[in-house]
Amino acid sequence: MGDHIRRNMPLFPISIVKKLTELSARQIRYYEEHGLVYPARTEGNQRLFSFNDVDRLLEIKTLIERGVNLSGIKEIFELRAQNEEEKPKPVLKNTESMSDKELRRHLKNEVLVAGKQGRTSMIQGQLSRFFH
DNA sequence: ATTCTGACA
DNA sequence: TGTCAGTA
Repeated sequence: MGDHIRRNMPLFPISIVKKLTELSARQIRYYEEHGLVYPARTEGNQRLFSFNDVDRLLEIKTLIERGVNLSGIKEIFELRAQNEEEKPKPVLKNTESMSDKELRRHLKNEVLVAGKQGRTSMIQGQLSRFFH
């Protein structure tokens, strides 16, 4: 544990993030307005993005390209946050002994984890099927 | 020179 | 989303 602080270290200004993500300043600020990213600020109120912020923006970019709207992306992030809190629970569990609801939750996790690693292959319409 | 917020042909 | 204004 120590890599976490480096990934969250406020480092680059929006000009750098624009190049790193291929996104416009307008888009980056817009996503922040909608709570998808929350970069730190300097004393002069200028945004300072961390490595995680950039990764987050890159993910937002791909999800947008796949047709997911901001509220949808927000849900994905929130669900991911939840499924990472209840993480300390690597106990006995195989897909056969799972109840329907558990299986659905598990499948949802698979989708979220896949997205975090940049191999999401679903669009909004298909995702809605898992977010009932 | 850069970034920020607010606004809208 | 782009872009322009008026600041900091």
